Amino acid sequence: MTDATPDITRERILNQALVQFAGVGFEGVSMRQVAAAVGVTVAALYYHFPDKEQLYLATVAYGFNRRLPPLMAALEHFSDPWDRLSAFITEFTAVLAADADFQRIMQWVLLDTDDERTKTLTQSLFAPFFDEITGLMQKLNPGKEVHWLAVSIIGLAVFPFETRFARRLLSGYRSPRQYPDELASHILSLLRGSLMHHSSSSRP
Amino acid sequence: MTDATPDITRERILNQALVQFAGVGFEGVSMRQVAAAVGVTVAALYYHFPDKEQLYLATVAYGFNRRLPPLMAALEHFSDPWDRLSAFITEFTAVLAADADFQRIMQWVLLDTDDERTKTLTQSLFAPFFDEITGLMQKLNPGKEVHWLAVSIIGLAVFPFETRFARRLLSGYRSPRQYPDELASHILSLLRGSLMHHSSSSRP
DNA sequence: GTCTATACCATGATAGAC
DNA sequence: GTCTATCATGGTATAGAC
Repeated sequence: MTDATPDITRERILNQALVQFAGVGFEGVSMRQVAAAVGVTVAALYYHFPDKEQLYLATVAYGFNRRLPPLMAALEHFSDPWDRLSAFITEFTAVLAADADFQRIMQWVLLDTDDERTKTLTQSLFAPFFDEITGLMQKLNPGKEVHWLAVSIIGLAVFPFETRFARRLLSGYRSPRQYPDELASHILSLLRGSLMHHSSSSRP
Repeated sequence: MTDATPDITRERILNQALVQFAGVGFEGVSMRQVAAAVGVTVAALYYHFPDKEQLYLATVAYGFNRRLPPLMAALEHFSDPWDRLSAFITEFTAVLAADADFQRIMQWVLLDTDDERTKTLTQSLFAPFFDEITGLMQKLNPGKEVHWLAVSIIGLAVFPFETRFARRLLSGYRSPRQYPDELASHILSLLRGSLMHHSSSSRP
């Protein structure tokens, strides 16, 4: 691209759209609301995006690409599989705690049953992320049910955030946003007992 | 109630509404669509329910009360805490696998941030369920982070279903609906390593 | 208890001026 | 690149006949 346009408005739109879509989902947000939040008219939105669907897809990609690539990059520093898993849990819970919009937009994507949208978003955004964890499981627990293991580990990190709003009203509530490290330690201690059997790691 | 009216239409409405709300959520469903699915007019819906919000609340309660009480009742047969946990995992995954509407309506409720709705639904439907699991953790692992443990266990069962639609497109996919027992064994073997340390159970 | 008919409003989207 | 103005559609909800 020889174009050096800052596309400042486009970014402002994406920022506001992310907050709104993360909050109430695709159907819950109107183009008027997004426009009002940005401080432009609806027509301006349609200049930057062909329709609501494309705005949504661009918004989800925007929200994911701000968080997932840096997260995966941080794992590169660790070569030992257990250290890598440990770093993943710590970093992932920290990201989920720090960016509620990222956490919630992911939740909306998972509930979506539109084939087209799911295909696009899953393959471009989830796949590399998930494959990394699956590969890690392969090293830690060769030959075992690596798929279920990967799902379990991601779920252990994500589910406490997904249920955060409802759990406020339940007995013994602990906030994963206030105590992300407490959550990370809990998950790691849970996994230690089960994953260390075949591990080649030197961790106690 | 001296009234013996079968309320047959009301039940038919709830059945259809459950399918629709479970599929695309509160905002995604129109009263017109529900009416069409039931085979009545919109006005008939408003005879049985004051507005869309109340129809939704009644629908969620309907979907939950069909599944959760029987599930909890089945646990009564086991007195040993580990046996009880084991039964819970097995039964819960079986219910989630058999009733996709129940599984998905739960997911929608968790994403909802309406204070009024969340308060009502969480306290009446989730609380007894969650307290049972927390109490179980108290017995299995006295003094430990029982809240995080309960969340982890429920998440291990629920998350594979929540991600089912997206995971179809990922490498090594296993369907929790096709293999609920495989999932249950996986979860139990994961937990065995971590929870048996202080257990008073006689299980190997 | 269910219908027809309709009020009223918000939505996604577009045309054309500037 | 952003605006004003407008359109067609579909949303929730109600009144009143049967």
